[in-house]
Amino acid sequence: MTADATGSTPGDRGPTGIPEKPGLEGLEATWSSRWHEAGTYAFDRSAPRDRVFSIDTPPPTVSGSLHIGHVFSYTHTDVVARFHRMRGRAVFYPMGWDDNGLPTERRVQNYFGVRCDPGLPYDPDFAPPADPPKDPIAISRPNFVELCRQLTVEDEKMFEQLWRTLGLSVDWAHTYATVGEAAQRVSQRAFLRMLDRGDAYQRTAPTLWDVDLRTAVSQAELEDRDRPGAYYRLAFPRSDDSGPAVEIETTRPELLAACVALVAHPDDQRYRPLFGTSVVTPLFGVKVPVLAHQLADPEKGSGIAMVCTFGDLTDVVWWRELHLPTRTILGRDGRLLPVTWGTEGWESAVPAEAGSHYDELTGKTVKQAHARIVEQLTEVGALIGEPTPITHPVKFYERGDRPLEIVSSRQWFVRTVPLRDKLIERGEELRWHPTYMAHRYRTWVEGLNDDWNISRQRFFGVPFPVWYPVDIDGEADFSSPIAASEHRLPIDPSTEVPPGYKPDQRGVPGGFVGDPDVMDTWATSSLTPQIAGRWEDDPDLFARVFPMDLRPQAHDIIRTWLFATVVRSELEHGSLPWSDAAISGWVLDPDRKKMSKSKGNVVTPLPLLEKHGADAVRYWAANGRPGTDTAVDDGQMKVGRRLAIKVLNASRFALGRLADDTGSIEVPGPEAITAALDRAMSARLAGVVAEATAAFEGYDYARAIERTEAFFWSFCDDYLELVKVRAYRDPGEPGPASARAALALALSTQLRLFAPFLPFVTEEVWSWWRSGSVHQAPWPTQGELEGSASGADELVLETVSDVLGAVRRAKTTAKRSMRAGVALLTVTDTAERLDALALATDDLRDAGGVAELITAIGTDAAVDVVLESESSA
RNA sequence: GGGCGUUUAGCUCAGUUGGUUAGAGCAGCUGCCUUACAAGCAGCAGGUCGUGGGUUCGAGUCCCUCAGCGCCCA
Repeated sequence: MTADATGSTPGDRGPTGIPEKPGLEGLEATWSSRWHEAGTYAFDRSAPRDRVFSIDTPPPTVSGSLHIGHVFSYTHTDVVARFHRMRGRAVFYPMGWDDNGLPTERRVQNYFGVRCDPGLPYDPDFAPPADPPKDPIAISRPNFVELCRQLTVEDEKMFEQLWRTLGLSVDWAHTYATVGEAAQRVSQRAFLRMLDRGDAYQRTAPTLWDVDLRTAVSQAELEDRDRPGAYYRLAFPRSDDSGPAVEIETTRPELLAACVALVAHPDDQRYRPLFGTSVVTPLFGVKVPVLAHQLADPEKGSGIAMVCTFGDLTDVVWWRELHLPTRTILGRDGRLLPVTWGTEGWESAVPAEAGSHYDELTGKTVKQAHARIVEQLTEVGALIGEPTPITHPVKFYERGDRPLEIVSSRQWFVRTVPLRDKLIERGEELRWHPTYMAHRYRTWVEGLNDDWNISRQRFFGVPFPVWYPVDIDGEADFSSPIAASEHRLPIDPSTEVPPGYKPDQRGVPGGFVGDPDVMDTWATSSLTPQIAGRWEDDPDLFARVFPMDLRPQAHDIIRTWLFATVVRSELEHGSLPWSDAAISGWVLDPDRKKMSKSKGNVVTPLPLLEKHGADAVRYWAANGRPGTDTAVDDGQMKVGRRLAIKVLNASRFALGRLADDTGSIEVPGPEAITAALDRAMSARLAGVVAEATAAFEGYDYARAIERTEAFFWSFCDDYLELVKVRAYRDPGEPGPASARAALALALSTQLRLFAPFLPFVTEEVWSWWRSGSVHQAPWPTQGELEGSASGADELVLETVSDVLGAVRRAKTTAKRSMRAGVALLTVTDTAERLDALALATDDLRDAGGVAELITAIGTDAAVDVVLESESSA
């Protein structure tokens, strides 16, 4: 009995447990529970940092539906994790659940028929009705958060079940949730430290605002959508009546009352004489200056634009750079606010007229106000000509339904703009797979134009751990926030009380008030390395896993998740959060279209896993190279399934050659591999090991499986056929001993090469003849094969396989069975190839049923096959 | 408008620093019940490598033009 490099010995389990008819059914359930019981994937936290491989797993949004895209990208990560585990690394592979934020809130609202009203008190007896009512029930924030937790726990169970079925080698002892207690503590601690250092600050500033969701939105969450609109040409009379009215074009006449200036390009000859003069707004009689700014586009409309507070992001730039006043007319609900004309800030030449026009707009939505003001402008003759219809890009919150507005509000920001150069450097330091994905990051960082707004006016999320004093007039003093002390974290300022105050002082003059907002989802999920590594809560663990080795994620969230994580790590640790980022592509539907709920072409993973088996689905996923979009392909999964079955059958076949009469397997060590054919096979396998290893080291797992698979099929088709007779002969003889030793070595090696991809079948086969788990066995090395491969002539296998192929072709052409005997085989080839062939003639005769073999040296290679007559076959 | 990627057999994709006749799987076709596997096996057929130019002894590969598709950013 001999041990190979795996450290396990054949036959430890006594008689082999090779089933008569091996199959894939039930392998997922059997092995996932055995791995769980045995702690196969438990992180060894005694390992020093340089032996650890740590993964910053993307926490899936659990309130979202299970999606084949999850299976795809998580398989990529798992395959890499398994490779490194077999290479001897202690793999830190946690799972997180992202139950933070809006998707969860929406799901809870729909599922239970409730809505959150933060003004209501907590009702400890509240239970949602069995059927969600048509009109949502208003409940308190704590009640709402309870329901969010209740629902996400259910969602998490479904995800965990999916991951176990898929065979992810996650250590479930390190699972976290982005609104869990530990995550809240980490988020709040990091916030307090940013506050201390001045990296976080609040300001009242123009803020992108979703009027339906009533929350601020960050730059990263924007998307442009093309919407129809129209240019309206409006006449602004000169204030001194010194010339003709100035005509501007705008798509948003409803913001006219918020107009604070007109701007044109400084070089625009048409308007140069007007700079420094002023005009009067139609309808409202407000005097506004005409100014110059290079962002005004002479080609657009009439070349002169009205600046409103605020119609779009350019307005914000003009307002800031030209030091313009603010006239706020839009409320957070997206309706026009009341205005008293003639008061400070609302000076008008004709206050009464302005008031009568504006009062008709008050309380209307933007859309309604738009329609009415166009009528008003027409009535007073300020609208010139017909509106020009256009299609233009409009900014939306990526999850929102109506265009974003810009309102002035108080928000917390993280300073990112001053970090820009440093962040670009970090992006260059990071190893990207594939490398071109670095462009996406760089483009984004270079385009940063504002600090990161992390305040969200939502309910389910991590609260800001601060309060504000309330002055004697009952106004909150936001300029002197009271920070919670770190040892109290996590805290909820809406229920807990700052030091030195009593609960009954909440919201009263001379008392305090908690910050009502929660943090942006990304403000929490940008700390996943710190959350998973238990930063400050478990310094020993954190030191072993951080900075992490790998961030796997999809390319659509480079500007959000990846970027934000780099920012937080830079601020907190002055380093990258990980050394490598592996960016996976999208999964497209079978017609190569992007999947989306609205198209109804989303593919759910469970039916596919049930139909093809986890190994087969993983096979499909693993063939998607990093960064490459991949279509759901039933055909590829069938191929994967066939491969998995083939692994079972070929293993059973090979092991059948190794077992003795009692069924136990005793095989000579690699030193018995002396036959030229066996050594040639071993040498080729050594090449495959080298290629697969190099590919894995470069995160090119797809290449690794492709090489392994190609070898495996030729191994089955040719090598197994060539040695199956010899391997049955007297095990005491050198030839059979060589074949048996080679079969054992090749099988062990190939099972380990396949193990990251096909964890279930490889483990199943491993269990037939080995102790321990294949997933803890060492990754194969060329060193293991060196003894049996060194000096081998690979031409032996190549030549014999070629000739065997010619024999098969002859049988097929003659429409004869593969069993048909060959009466005479004549091989003409070079001397070199014939010499190689001569070293494996017996195996060729056995495999091909060849009675007589003649060889001849010649320049034109040929194989002539004379089959035995059908009657004698 | 800027950037990135991509275009190879009917389909999905390999093709490494330029080097014999461009590969694989699926689908198709022709056969074979072969003592591991018929959910299998053997074999056959199928491509002017998106277009046009250039560099080179030699280009699927390097450079330029244009076009299609996809994504990111404005």
